[in-house]
Amino acid sequence: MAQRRSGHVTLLDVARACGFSVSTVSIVLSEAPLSQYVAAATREQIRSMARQLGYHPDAYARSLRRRRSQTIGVLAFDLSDPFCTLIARGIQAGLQPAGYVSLLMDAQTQRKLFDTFLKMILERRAEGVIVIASWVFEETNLLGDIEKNQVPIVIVSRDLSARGISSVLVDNEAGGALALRHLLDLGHRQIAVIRGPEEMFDSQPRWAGVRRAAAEAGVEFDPKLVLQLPNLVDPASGFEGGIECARKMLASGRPFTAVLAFDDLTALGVVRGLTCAGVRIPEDCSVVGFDEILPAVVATPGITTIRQPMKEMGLLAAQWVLEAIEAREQGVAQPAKFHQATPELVVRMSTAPLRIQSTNQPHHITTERHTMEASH
Amino acid sequence: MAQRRSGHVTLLDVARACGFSVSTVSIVLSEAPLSQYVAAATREQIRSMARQLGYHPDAYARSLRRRRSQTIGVLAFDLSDPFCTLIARGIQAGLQPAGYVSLLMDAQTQRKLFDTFLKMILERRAEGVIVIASWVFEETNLLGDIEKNQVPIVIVSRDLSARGISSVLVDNEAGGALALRHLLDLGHRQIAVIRGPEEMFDSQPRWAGVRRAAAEAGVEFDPKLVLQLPNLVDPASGFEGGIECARKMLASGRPFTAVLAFDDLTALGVVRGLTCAGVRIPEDCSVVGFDEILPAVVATPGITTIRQPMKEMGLLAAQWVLEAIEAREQGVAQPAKFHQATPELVVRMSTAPLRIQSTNQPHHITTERHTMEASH
DNA sequence: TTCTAATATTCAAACGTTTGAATGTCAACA
DNA sequence: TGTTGACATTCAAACGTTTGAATATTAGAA
Repeated sequence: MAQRRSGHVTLLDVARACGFSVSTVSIVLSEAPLSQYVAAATREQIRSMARQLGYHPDAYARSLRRRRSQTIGVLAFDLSDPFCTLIARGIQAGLQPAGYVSLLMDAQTQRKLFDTFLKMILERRAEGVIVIASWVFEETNLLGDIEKNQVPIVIVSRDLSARGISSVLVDNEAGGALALRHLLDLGHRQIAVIRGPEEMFDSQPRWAGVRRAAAEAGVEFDPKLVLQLPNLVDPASGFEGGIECARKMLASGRPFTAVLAFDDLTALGVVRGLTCAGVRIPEDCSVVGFDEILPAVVATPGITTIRQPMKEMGLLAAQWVLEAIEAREQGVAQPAKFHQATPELVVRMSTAPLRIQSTNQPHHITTERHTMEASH
Repeated sequence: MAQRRSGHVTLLDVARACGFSVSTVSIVLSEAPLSQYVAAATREQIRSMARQLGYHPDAYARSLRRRRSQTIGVLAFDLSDPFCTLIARGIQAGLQPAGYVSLLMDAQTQRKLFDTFLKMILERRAEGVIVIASWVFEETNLLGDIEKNQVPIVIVSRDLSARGISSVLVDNEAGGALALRHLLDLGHRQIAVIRGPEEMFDSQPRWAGVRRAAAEAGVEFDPKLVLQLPNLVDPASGFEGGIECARKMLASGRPFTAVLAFDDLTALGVVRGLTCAGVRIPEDCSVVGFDEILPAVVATPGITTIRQPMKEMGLLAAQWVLEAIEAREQGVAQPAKFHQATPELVVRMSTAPLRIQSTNQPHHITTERHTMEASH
């Protein structure tokens, strides 16, 4: 019943309370191999006393001594991006069974925060790091810092395997092809495409997939209808970009019956832009997105999209990090891994078979009631 | 150049490298008060050597010794709920300047995970805990466990101040009134209301606000048009609930020109349900939501909603926790605090002034093409 | 010259664990 | 009777840091 200055119950408290040494108590409570030699009665007594006093092992002391923190730093580029959240969830699910905790940090697309958090992660002696690079991720020496500290690292949604960093991401090329083929199957031939920002990693392979599928079908794009999102910092700005692209597409005067948007937010922007101009989705124009984030699911019409298996990707990243830690423990050299998850087409109501009548005449802006809403 | 088995550089390494004792190095590098007595030249030498070797203080050893973890456990009920994310972000912003880190955990609406994480948070000696109770939060002894360990706790989005726990949440009553008044101002009188699930804390005050505003305007609700969402575990199920409610409202045969939905996802469900039945939003029926989550912003039409200042709420929660820690440190008793943030009406395109023609005849289901999409 | 005080640095003990080695005890075997 | 080994428990050192107390050096004051 000693008055403890700290509010926490320690091994010493338990030891004193039941008359054994700290060692014995530790051995029992941490279920060390040695505990098989501890008398069953003693074991029980110690356990019950620990429970009674509300003992919780101090993770700090334990980590210090064991030289293992049981922590994986997870650095999300922007947690408000639904995309990140789901991956983070997969990671947590993968770490959980191994008794690891994820130190989840939200860099809020700010470079400075990213650095700060990286430092924190190192100071907290994270045994591994997972980076979720949802949006633009500038090539810097950031990862060099981690590598210097010999901490295993896995990056999600970006291919850095060439730089020796394990990478897991969706097969963007296949996804792009999948999206276009869906539109072709519906009979569309006059298809507008919105490519991703130049700086963004996914943009190029996704576009390559789209072109491949087009080539295979012998379809060509009207260059005036191939647009590109500008480089932007805010992931939510894909929506604004989509609205802007819709405006440009209509202004070009070229006929189109379908839009293949870079991602779901862009697609939602396109829907907004076209709808406000009097174009009906999907009757007059089909729209397809990419990612399958919540907003695409609950919008009306629901957005046809290419699903990324985000949770699975997070899970895999977690497993890889744990494996890498294990390997390093064993002194085994581990080569960088690489996996592309298979994307999946999810058909909703924003795409429909081509109807002859709408192909002939180009859309024109009916009402300019393009009230740009305060979108925050 | 001693070969260290651990990959990390310690104070001892720095000390040896520049010929001073560990103490001096520690004093300099941690900028302890004593460092004013250390010669300027020595200081500089130590600092540069630390930098050169890539020294990072070990947060575990430091916490162990200082008996402060500089960590706040943040327990989110469901991180995939956009609502949670923004609050978490506010919390992080509030903790950052004080040098605290948030140990962010996603309970994924699972009771068992909640318990596990709570244990982890205690083991990691979090100095405070913030709970984000976005969805159903069963009354249990969970918080009792925390209280027993004398860890300051703040709860967001739930009023537990009566139980002595500091609470910050939006003024649901005012928000409900705000929403209804908006519809009344637009001329609507035949208004359907979807109340929140019984188990959910926000439901009651929000409904109270709606009734108050109705009473003040002398308007009465058609009891057949006052529906209620069922108790559900999945926060995303508000969407399904909204669709179902729309169906019921139409089936009732009662005329209505506006729907006041419990939250944004419900509103989006209503939009889906009504649209699929041929009712146009907002021409034939206005819809208003609550929360202002991303899907409501990027849907078309954008959903008129009641905005919760989520980031600010998170920020406040962070400040309170830090204050409580400080107070406990000083031995000062701190009473539980309570704050209701002011909600704000954000008008988008899902609401419009009443038009006479649509009031007279009740809506009827035109096509039963209520294709329920696989909504993941 | 001796005392005081400021400056500059180090000692050594903690913080709460874990764990290799040590210390017992007891029964069975040679 | 000693030796072995299984069983049961404890010692003591370490993990990397912080910090009150101690020590050593110098300069200025009495």
